Amino acid sequence: MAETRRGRGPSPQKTAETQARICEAALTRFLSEGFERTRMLDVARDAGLAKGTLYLYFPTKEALFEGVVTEMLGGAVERFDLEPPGEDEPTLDFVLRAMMPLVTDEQAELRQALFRLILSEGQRFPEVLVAYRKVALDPVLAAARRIGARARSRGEIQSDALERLPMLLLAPGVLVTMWNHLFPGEALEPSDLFRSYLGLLFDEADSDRRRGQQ
Amino acid sequence: MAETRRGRGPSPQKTAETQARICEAALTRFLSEGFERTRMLDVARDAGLAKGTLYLYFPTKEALFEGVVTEMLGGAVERFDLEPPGEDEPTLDFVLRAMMPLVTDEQAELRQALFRLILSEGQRFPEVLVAYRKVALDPVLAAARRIGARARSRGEIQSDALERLPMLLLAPGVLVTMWNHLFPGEALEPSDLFRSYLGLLFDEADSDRRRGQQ
Amino acid sequence: MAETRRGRGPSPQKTAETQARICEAALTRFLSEGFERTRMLDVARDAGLAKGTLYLYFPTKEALFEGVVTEMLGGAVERFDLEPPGEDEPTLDFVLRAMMPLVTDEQAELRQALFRLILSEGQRFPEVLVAYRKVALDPVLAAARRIGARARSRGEIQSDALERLPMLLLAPGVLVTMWNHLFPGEALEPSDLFRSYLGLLFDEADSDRRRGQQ
Amino acid sequence: MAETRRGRGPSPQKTAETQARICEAALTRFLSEGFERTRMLDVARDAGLAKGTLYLYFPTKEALFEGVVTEMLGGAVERFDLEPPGEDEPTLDFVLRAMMPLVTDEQAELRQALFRLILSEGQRFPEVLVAYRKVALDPVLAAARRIGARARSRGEIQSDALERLPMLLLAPGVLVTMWNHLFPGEALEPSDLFRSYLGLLFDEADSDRRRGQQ
DNA sequence: GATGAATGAGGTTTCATTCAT
DNA sequence: GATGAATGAAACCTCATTCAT
Repeated sequence: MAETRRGRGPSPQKTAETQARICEAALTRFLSEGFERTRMLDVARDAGLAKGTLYLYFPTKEALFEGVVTEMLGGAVERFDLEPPGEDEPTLDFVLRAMMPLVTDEQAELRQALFRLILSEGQRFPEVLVAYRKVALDPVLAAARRIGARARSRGEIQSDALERLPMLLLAPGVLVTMWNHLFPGEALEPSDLFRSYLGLLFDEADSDRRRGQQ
Repeated sequence: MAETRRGRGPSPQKTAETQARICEAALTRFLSEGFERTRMLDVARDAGLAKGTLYLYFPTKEALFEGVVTEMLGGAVERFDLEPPGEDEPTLDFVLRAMMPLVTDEQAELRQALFRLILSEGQRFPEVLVAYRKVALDPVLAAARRIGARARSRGEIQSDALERLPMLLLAPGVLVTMWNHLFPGEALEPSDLFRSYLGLLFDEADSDRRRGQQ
Repeated sequence: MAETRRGRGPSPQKTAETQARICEAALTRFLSEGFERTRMLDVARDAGLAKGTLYLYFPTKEALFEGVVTEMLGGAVERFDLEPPGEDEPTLDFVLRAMMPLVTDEQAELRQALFRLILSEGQRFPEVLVAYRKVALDPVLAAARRIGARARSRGEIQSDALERLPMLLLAPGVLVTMWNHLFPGEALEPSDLFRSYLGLLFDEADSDRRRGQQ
Repeated sequence: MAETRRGRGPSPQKTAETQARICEAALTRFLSEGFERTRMLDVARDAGLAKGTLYLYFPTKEALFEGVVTEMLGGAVERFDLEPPGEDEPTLDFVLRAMMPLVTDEQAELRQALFRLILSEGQRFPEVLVAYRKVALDPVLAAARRIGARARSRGEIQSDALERLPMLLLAPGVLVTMWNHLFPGEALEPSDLFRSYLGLLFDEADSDRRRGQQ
C-alpha cells in the first residue's frame, strides 16, 4: 500500500533483491567456511556485486554476519508451532508427526548448518545467540516439555526427565547434525535415528518399530 | 640416570619442557579462539617464547594444530576401556558406573572442548579427524554397542536401536557439550543429564532415579 | 575517443598508468639489487603506492619478476631485424652499421642490465629464460650466422666459425657488459671495443680502423 | 717449522681442516645459490658442523663470503704464468698451448663459477672485486697484451686491438661461461669455441683449423 | 672448542575497509 | 547507487646471530 514511490531515486524493490542475494551468498559462505575464512570479496562476487556495494548494505563483516543470521532466524526457517495431538493418539506417533520434520523437511539441512554456525561463532556474537535462543530454541523446548508431560500423564513413560530437561528430546537432532558434518561418508539417516531414538524412549520393540516404519 | 649426555650443547630435557609448554599454550588458544583467530605470536608468548622458537618445534600453524590435537588424543585424555559388568548388575547401573566418567571426570571439560574444536575445524584437518575417530570415538561406540546388546538380551530394553546406532548412547554427551558451550549461564549438570537420559531409556520411574541419585 | 566507459567506477587508464609505474619501479630495483634483495615495499614506494596495491597487479614477487622482465622483452627493447646489406658493401661496414647499435643505442644500457639480470636469476625463472632466448637471442644469432656466411662467401674471412658458432660475434658485447659492470671506473667504450673486435676478425690494419673511426 | 705447538689447547691442525671444510661447503653453496639464498645453517651442515661452530670461524655471512672467495683466489685456482713461446712457434699455436687450459683444465669450471659469482655479488664486496682483479684478471690481461704485441710484430695480425684491449682475447671465455650457465642443455665445448675464435683472429682457413684440431 | 635452542628484525602476503569516480 | 583501485594493519614465516651449557 504505502509502498508506492515517486519515480526518481532508487527502487526499493531492487534494493530488497540485492539484499536478499547478499544474504544468500553470505550465509552460504559462512556455513561452508566459517566467519574468519569468509572473505567479503567472495560474498560480493557470489552476490554478483562489487566489493564496495556490499558495504552499502552492511557496514562491517560482523554486521553482515549478524544481519544474515538473524534475518534467517526471522524468516521461515525456524518457525515451529506444535499443533495439538489427537485425543487418543499415542505420544510416540504424535512426536513422529510433529517433530520429525525438524530433521527431515527440506529446510532441515539449512537448520542444521545454522546450528553448527551458531555453535562455532556464537560466542563472538552474543546478540545472535540470544536471538537464536529465543526464536529457534525456546519454542521447541517448550513443545518438548509439553510432550514429556503428556507422555508421563498417559503412562507412556515413567520418568519426568523430559519435563525437567526437555532438550533431551532434541539430543538425537544435535547428534545427527554433528555426526553427518564430521562423517558425511557414513551419514546417518535423520529420520531413522530419530525414530530409533523414540523407540528407545517409548520402549517399543523392534518388530513394532519396523512395522511402524513401513 | 640412563641420561647419557653427548657432553656438550643444550639439554634435551629443556626441549621436552618447552614442547610441553607450547602444546599447552597452543591447545588453550585453539580451544578458546579456534584455529583462525589463534595467532602464532600469542601461542609463543603464552609459552614464554619468542615467535621464532615456536617454528623450531612446529613448522606451520597447521602443523601446530595437528600436532597438538593428535598428541592430546594419543595422551591420557581419550583412553576408554570398558571393564566388564558384574554378573547380575543391572545395565543401568553398569552404564552409570562405566560411562558416566566420560562426562564427569576431571578431564571431561577438556574432552568436550576437544570435541567442539574438532567439530569446528575437523574439515580442514582430515588426519585429525581420522585420528579422533579411531582413538576417541570408535572404542566408545563399540562399548555402547555391547551395552545395548547386553541390555536387550537381559530384557532391560526392547529395541535393538543401540546396537544399530550406538552413538545414540552418546547423544546426551554431545548435547551437554553444545549446550554448556552456548549457554554457560544456565549450564546443565552433565551427570544429571546423563542419569536422566538413562532413566528414560531404561524406563526408570522418577522415585527410583531420585533414590539412585541419593 | 573509442573509450566507451561503463559509466561508473575507476578509470582503466589510471590502472594502466599504475601498472607502468610498477613495472618501471620493479625493473629498476631488480636491475640494481637483484631479485632477493628487492623488497616489495620498496617497489611499491618507488611506484608511489602502498604495499597492498602492488599485490593487486602481481600476486607474488616471482610473478612481478616474470611479468616485468618478459613484458620488457615483449616491448621495444629487444627487437632486432637485420636489414639487408648493400650489394657491394663490405661486410665489416655492414656489421658496424647493423649490429653496433645493439651496444651503442640509447637502450644499450638497459639491454645490458637485462642480460645481467637474466644471467643472475635466470635459473630460478625458466620461463623468463626461454622468453629471453626466443625473443632476444635467437634473432641476433640468426643474423650473426648470415653475416658469417656472407663474409666467408665473399672471401672476407676464411673460417666458418661464425656459421657454426654465431655467438662468437656477440662475444665482445657480453664482455663489455660484464667489464663495465665490474669496473665502472675504467669502463670500456662499447663502440670502440666492438669496432676493434671486428678489426681483428676482418684483419683490418690499425691505420684503416682509425680512418674508419674518423 | 714454527708450527710446533705446546701440547695443550686446540689443535691447529684440526682447526685448519675444519676451516677448509667450511670453505668448500660455503663456496659450493654460494656458487649454486648465490649469496642471499645461501643459508648459514646449510653451510654448517654441509661442513658437518653445528651452526654456532661456523661463527667461531667467520663472524658474519659477509665475512664468510669474503673469506672464502679471497682464499680461493689466493689458492691454486687462479695462478697464471705465461711461459715464453718458442722462437719460431706461431702465435696461434702458442696461445692454444698457453691459454687454452684456462677454459679446459680441471679447474676451469670452478674458475668460471667463481667469475659468475663475482659478477653477481661483486658490487656488494668491493674488496673481493679488487682481489679478483689483481690476482686473477690482471696477470691474464698482461699476458694477452704481450701475445697481441708478439702476433703483430710477427705480422700474424694487423690490428693493435689486443694491445689496447687485451680483454678481447678473453671474450670467448666470458662468452662460454655465460652461455653454458644459461643453456646447459646445449653447452658449448670451451676448447672448440676458443680454437674457433683464434681461427677467426688469425684468419685460419677451415681446413687448417680442422687439421690443427686433429 | 662445540653445540643447537632461542631470539627478533625483517620480509612476504592477505584482506577488511575507504573513497574518488 | 555502484564500482574497484587503493590502503595499511596484521598475520605468517625465515634466518642471521647469540649464548648458556
